[in-house]
Amino acid sequence: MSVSSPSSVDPTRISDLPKLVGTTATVSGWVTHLRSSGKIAFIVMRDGTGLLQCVVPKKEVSEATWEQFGALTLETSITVSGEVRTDARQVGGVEMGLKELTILGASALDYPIQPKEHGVDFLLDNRHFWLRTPRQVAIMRIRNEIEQAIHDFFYERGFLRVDTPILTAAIGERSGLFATEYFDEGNAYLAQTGQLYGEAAAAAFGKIYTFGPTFRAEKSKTRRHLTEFWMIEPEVAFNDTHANMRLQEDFVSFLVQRVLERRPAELTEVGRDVSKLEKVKAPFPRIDYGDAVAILQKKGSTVQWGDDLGAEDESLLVEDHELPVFICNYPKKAKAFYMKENPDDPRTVLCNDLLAPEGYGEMIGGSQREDDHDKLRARIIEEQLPVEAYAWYLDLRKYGTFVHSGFGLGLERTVAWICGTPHIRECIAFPRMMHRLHP
RNA sequence: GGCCGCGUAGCUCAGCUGGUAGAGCAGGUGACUGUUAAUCACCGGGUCACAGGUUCGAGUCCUGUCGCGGUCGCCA
Repeated sequence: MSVSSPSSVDPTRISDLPKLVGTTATVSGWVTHLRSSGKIAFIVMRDGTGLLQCVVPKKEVSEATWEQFGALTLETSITVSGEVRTDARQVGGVEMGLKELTILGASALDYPIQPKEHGVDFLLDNRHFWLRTPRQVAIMRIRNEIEQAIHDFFYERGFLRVDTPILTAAIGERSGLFATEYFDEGNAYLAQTGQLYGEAAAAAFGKIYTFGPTFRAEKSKTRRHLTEFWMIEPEVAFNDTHANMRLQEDFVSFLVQRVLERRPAELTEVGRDVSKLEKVKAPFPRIDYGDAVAILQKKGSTVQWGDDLGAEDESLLVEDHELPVFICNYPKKAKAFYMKENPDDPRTVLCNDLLAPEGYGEMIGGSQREDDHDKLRARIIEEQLPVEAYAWYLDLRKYGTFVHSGFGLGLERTVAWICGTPHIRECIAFPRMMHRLHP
């Protein structure tokens, strides 16, 4: 490694330029548009922080610089120097009168992404380039804002972040596991949830959350599913199902308000109707499962008590609301074995889904956990799960069991709803789907 | 996996009741001093996914295969 030299200062970014009006600045980036009119030319460049138009009048630059302009192609990486000046016609309010132009890295003529419409399949094939475009940059900045807000929300409330294993023995939910060989231990599976480990951690630290990738090998082909997605799973000791729902609505409201406050330009870039987001403040409506079935039947649905709710049912329930909606206390047989039996109606469990408005579907699934050792063990056997694998999980009920609850928030579904994107595949840098492992 | 749909130029698409393969953008050449996905002129660009069938003749109709998308289920 070389030692630092006097020239190794932090580079100026396009977003810094409004503060530098009247000075000569040097910026590096990539060419996004080229226009020329014989004796005046324009370079629009990007550097990840914004766009900058450089004006190149033939008679004000050297002949060599003018010829270099002719060599530019889309996405050539360049360094430009020149006077920063205000110009009301530009997006950032400034432009550069170019004096010097250096080509850092040439770009082949067949750069696939053009300033025009493309199909989604083509764009996903070129995801490594698609990410450079303004809309995608905006979505990723909003995603990043949400991720930071998640950490801030829990940190401020005294939660401990726990990183749970990605390689697991078969535990958690049952269907759609990705398997891989694991030394002499047989198969390991990519984690579908960190929850069970989260429960153990909650007994150690009180309030915890996990934040990591999760994997589902289901052959889902819908706009709401990925095979690899990021999930946030809080788990709180001594919180019952009601406290759990209060945490969820405070959490979701916090995330939405944070994006509204700090990323208004990005919301504009993605074309989001923010008036709908501005209404998202706790408390959210709560509909008991039994009432939901009655509402659905009144709307003409054929659901019967005991059925799980389908995507169409969810849309019908959400259509009358501008806020996310809780659906509470589903029938036991429609839900996972670890959910606590409802003492007021043992046919049901203490749980909730949180449905996002505008048809974005299930954003959160949460529940109070079964804390009775014998009932939990019976449920594991009833579901024909291998009891031995759950020995440590049952131990949590054997040594100081405790009321506790938690939930899982799907990051990409949350980003999709807040950004208003039609498909969650735009909400993660490199989506993994059934038919997509590249790039 | 069920159902529906799509596959034509580098990209986005048009191509009718079957009759010699099209446009816009991108690329090349040239013009133009304030453009915002600049504009204008000219030029190059095709195994119509693949295989078979019907027909004088198939991008078009039929059958099959492959690839992909949407939707449902699974869930976040």
